[in-house]
Amino acid sequence: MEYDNSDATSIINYANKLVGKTIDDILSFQNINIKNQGIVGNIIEEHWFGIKPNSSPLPDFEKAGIELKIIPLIQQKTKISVKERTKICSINYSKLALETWDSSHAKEKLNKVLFIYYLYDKNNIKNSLIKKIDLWELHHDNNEFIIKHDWLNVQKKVKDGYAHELSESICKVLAPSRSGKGGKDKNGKLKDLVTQANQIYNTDALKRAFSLKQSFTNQRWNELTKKAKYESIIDSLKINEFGKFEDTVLENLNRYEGKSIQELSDIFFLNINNRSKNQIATIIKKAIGFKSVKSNIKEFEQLGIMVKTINVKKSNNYPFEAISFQTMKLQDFIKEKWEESTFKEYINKILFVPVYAENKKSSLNEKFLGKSFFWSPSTEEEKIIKQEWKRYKSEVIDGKCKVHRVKLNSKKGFKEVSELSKESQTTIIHLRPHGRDSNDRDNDHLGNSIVKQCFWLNKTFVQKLLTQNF
DNA sequence: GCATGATCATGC
DNA sequence: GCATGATCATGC
Repeated sequence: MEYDNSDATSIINYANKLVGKTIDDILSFQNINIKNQGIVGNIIEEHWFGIKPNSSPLPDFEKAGIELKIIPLIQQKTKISVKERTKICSINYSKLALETWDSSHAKEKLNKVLFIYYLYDKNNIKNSLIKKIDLWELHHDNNEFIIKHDWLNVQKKVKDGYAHELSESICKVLAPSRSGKGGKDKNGKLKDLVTQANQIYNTDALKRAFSLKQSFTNQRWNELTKKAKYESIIDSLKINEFGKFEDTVLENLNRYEGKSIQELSDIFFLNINNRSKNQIATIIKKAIGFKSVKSNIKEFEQLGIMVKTINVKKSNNYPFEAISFQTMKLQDFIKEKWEESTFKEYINKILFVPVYAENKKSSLNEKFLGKSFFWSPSTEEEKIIKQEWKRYKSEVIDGKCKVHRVKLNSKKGFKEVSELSKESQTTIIHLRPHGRDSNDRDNDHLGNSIVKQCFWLNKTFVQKLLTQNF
């Protein structure tokens, strides 16, 4: 063996030699057929580290207590991101019910993890390139209490007989994701059902595995590649108890409720001008005690929390504008399933920060910080959003992105109108242009050209949220 | 005064 | 040069 499997340093040194290698390099160009991406992990384990495939509950490097996890990355428009959640271990409902966190299978796997990040090449898996090695330790991480809470949360459901109601959304970092092949048998019954630990409700539950959420490993990846500097809210506000996180953030932010943006600019010695679009982001970082307003907020990225400022008309609580998200590629959108969709991720959790003014163009003296709040879609809201998302998906598939020109008394002389549903025809979300200008375009699968599109939250819906939050 | 398509401008 | 947050501007 070319490394000492009982010694962490030796393992890491040997792992570091992988950086810059492709899968082909590792296989020394042996003609091994690779059908799917899942096999990349096996190849690295077997052909580099000499670990035979196994389903042992013990860490991969047993003597050193280190677990090996191979994480695929994908190239996005302007950055490289983690592609998917990282499976940690299968859940055995009966065993889980009897464990404690400290003795748990999940914690045993998470204590020390050697993460290997590689850039997944979907055209030729063998060209996939190893980018980075990272030894991560649970007890060095300041948010072990969040992971522990996730685990306890899942365990409680299982003990109480509610394993059939588990979902990823009840957890922050370590989540019970569906595992198994999926699908239904010929009687229409789900295939991946297993017996619960507590059978008082007489229902089977879906097979699940503990996984680290994509946002969590993605933040780690970003930090490792030094693309961004991070500060932690848990550190800056000294949070050490789960459930206090959101409250503490809001407490600190809402101390400044009612102050004008100008006042806040003075209080925090900022030089805000009315056009800068990061004014609220800057104020938030000051309010939560960050050293630098340039730092990214670690937990917001880990937990998939998005911050959205809403400029609102004071007299009627009506937002001046709808809220936009990132633009999409139509051809990717129509291939997505709601459960794994990009948009579902965007609205996972949002911190809304209202700014009240009487006019859009009010000066900084006449714009006031409102009461901030966190929002995640309720079951009912998610149902509607899913419906509307699917409706737009069908519309795009049906070719409703085809545009026609309508005469207009503007410089250009016309505007382009598609057949997609309008904001007034939906309840929560709508699809609308969001390009740099009319040359910033996208093509659908039928070859129709249209200005880049993105989802927006409807104004009336945001108004409802604001009113509820009063 | 609102809805919706169009575009600006900062920041990286 | 581009993504993104923010906002404009026409027409009803």
